[in-house]
Amino acid sequence: MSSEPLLKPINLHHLKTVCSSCSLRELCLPMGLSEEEIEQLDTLVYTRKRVKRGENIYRAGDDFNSLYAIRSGFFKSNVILEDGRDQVTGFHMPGEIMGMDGISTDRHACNGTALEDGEVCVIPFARLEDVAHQVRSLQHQFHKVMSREIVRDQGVMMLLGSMRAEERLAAFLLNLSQRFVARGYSPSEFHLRMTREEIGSYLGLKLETVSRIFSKFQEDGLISVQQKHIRILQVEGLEALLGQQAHR
Amino acid sequence: MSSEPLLKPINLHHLKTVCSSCSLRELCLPMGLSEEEIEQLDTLVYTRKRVKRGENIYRAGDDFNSLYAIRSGFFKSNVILEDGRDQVTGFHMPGEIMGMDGISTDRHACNGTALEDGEVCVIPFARLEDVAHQVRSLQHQFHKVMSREIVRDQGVMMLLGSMRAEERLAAFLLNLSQRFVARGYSPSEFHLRMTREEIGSYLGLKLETVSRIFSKFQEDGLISVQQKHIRILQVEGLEALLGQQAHR
DNA sequence: CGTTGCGTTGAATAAGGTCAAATAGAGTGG
DNA sequence: CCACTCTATTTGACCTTATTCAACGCAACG
Repeated sequence: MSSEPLLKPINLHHLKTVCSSCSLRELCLPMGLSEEEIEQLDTLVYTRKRVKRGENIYRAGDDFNSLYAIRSGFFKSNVILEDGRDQVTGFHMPGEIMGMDGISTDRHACNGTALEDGEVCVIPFARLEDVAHQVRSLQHQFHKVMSREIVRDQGVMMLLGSMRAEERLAAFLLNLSQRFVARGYSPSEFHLRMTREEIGSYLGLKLETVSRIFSKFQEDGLISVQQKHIRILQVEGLEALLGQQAHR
Repeated sequence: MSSEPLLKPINLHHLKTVCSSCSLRELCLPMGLSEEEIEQLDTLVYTRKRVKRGENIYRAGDDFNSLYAIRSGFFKSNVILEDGRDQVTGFHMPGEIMGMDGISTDRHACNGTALEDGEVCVIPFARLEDVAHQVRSLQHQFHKVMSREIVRDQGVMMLLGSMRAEERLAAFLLNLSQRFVARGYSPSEFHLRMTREEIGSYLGLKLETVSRIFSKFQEDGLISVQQKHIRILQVEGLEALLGQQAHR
C-alpha cells in the first residue's frame, strides 16, 4: 500500500473546475445544453473562490468584471441603506448565478454575501460574451438565465405588493422547499441559513412578525420550527394560505 | 403644383421604421452604439404595431416570439390574479423594451397593456439573437438592457420592502419625473396615464391611500394635483421624504 | 341629463410595527 | 469541559399605519 501508484492519479482539481463534470450542470448556466456545447464552456471558468460566512464576493459600487455561479453554500444579495440597515433583495443557492445586476452600469448594484462558508465559480463576463458570441446556444441560454431572474424578481414584487404577512411567509417557505428539492434535498425538512431579520427584510416584514407567524404556523400544525430548523408538516395547508384571495 | 414631382419622394414609411432614423435611439436598444452599428439593427424591426388604450400587445401565457420597443404611448405590465385582481408590475414609456420576461420559458409571464393609444416596434427575438450573434456590441448592449431591468425591479423590491406609503409615493413621482425629463418632457408637470388603483397596485397600497397621500402632499405644498394632472412644486420636499430613514 | 367610472374624504378596524423583557443557543477562551 | 458572552429568537403590551367600508363629488360620454 505504500508503493508508488500504478497509474498517474487523475487531476481532481481540473475535473472539478470544469462545467462538463460539474454536478450542478443541470441547474446552472449549462442547463439544457448538449454535452459538446457544455465542453465549450470549459474554458470559461478558471477560478474558484472560497468564501467564509459573512464575506462578500462583491460589494455595491465595485467594478463589475465577473458573474459568480454558486458551487456550494448559501448567499444573499443585499444593499446597505444610508441609515445602516441591511436590505436583502434575494437568497441564492447552488447552481444560481449572482452578479447580473452589475452588467448595466459596469458596477455592482448590491453586495453578494455568504450566509455560510461556500465556493463560487468566477465567470469573467467579457469571456462569457466571447464564448456566447461563438456558441449561439450559450448566448440563448444566458438570455434565459437573465430572463429567469427578471421573472423571479417580478414574482417577489407581486408578493410584496399583494400579499399579507402570513401569505408572504407561506410563499417563502414553499419557494425554499421547491428549490431544495431541485437540488436533491428534502422538500419538507431544511435548515434556514438566514436570520429572522434577513427573512423579514426580504419579505418587507419586521423580525418579530416573522417570528410570531412561524409560531402561529406551528400552533396550526403546518410546520415545526426549532430555531433555524424547519419541517413542513402540511404543504397543502401552506398552499391554501396562498390560494385565498390576497387582501392588500 | 399638379405636375409630376421632379424628385422621387423619400420613402417616409421606411425612414420611420428603422432604428437609425428613430428619434428614440438614444434611449432604446441602440443606446450607446455607433452610427454604423445602429444601421446593422435596421433589419431588425420590420413591423410596427398600433395599439389602442386597453389593448394588450401580449398576454400572460402567450407564446413568446418578440420583444416590443415602445415608440409612443404609455404601457403597464400586469398579471390578472386568480381572484380577478389586476396586479401591476411596471409602467413603461417610449424607448423602453417590454416582453423580456418571456425569454425564460418561451411564454409571456405577464400582460403588456396600453394605458393610452400608442405604437410599438416588434422585435422578433430569434432575429435579435441572430444580429447580436453578428454584432458583438449589440449583444453587449442587449445584456445591459436586460440587466437594467433587473436593477430596476430590485429597486422596486426595495421600495416595497422598506418604505412607508408616503415614501413610496414620493419615490414614484420622482421616478416618473426623471423618466419624463429623459424624454424631453417637463420634469415638474405631467399627466398620469394610470388610475389611482393602478398606482396602488404597483406600490402595494390601496387606491384610497394613494388618493389621501396625494391630497396630503398637496396640503403640504409639495405638489398640486388635479385628477390626473400633476405638478411638482418642491422636488426637494419629495426627496427629503426619501432621505429620512425608512421605518418598515 | 342621467349614467358610469374615477377620485376624494371620513370613521371604524385590523394588521403589523414598536418597545421591552425573558430565553435559548452558539461560539469563545480558560 | 465549563463558564461566560453575545447574538438570535420568542413573546407580551401597546401604538401607528394603512385598510376597510361607506358616502359623496366630479367629469366624460352617449
